[in-house]
Amino acid sequence: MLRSRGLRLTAQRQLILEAVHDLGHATPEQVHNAVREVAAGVNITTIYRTLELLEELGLVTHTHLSHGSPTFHPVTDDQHVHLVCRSCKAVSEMDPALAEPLITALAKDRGFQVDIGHMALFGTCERCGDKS
Amino acid sequence: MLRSRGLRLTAQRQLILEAVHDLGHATPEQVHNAVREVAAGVNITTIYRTLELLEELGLVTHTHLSHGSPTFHPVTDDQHVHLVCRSCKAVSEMDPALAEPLITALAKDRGFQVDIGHMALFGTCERCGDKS
DNA sequence: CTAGGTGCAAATAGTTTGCAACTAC
DNA sequence: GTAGTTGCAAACTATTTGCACCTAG
Repeated sequence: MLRSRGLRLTAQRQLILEAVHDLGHATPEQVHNAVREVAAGVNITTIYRTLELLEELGLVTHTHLSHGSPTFHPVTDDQHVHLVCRSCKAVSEMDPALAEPLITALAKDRGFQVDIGHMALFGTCERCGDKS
Repeated sequence: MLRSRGLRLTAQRQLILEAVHDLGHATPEQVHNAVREVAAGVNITTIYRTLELLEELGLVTHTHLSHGSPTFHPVTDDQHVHLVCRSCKAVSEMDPALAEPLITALAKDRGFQVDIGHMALFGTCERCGDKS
């Protein structure tokens, strides 16, 4: 798959892709930590470069979940929309089917194609909502 | 309004709030530039501190629109959802009413209260979609 | 007068880039 | 062998913090 592009399959790339899959969604730094547990010497720079590459290949995507760093997640499994609680920072996922009507309406009315993989909703989760 | 909190009304604060209203949505840096046109000496630090303050007071909010810096916009006018084209970077707005069903469903099914002001959808706008 | 604000400089955090050493193919 | 990769250090950009000076009330 990499080879078909004239690119090389290296240990680092495998580890990083694996880490993204294991973590589900993670910042570059979290990926770095995960990878380091297996191969200590891997540099953060490589994480960035590889994530960018994997994204180009369509193997992962990223979303911006409030706090600075972007969050990467594998593309393979079904699309999912992130729900981020701004109080407890928990990230959960929802079925994109719920957003279907909205997405269809936007495409029809304005010709805007929503990228579901990058979609994130901020708000307050049940637990935090109860407290307040 | 500020005074009721024991805070002071300064020229900088007025200018910054005004800039956010004028710009509609802008990054801290854009606000800085706008403010500087009127009062050259204002420091970027003050922009950050004031935006944070204004957010606490509920006068502005911010959203994360892909690229690093957050985007601030006034809270006063009706809520609006941002549509960000990942190709041409254009930011437009949509009527939050379109998202109502989704929001209601989430509240009912999972108790998740979506913060509409922070909502942003990424994708491809009509113009860029045509080209590809 | 004095608590709250501001500017400045330095510290941090996150990300990118140049380059020499390294290795998959 | 060689082009693609990586690690390291340095450069950047975005944001935060400490502190002395300043000013609205």
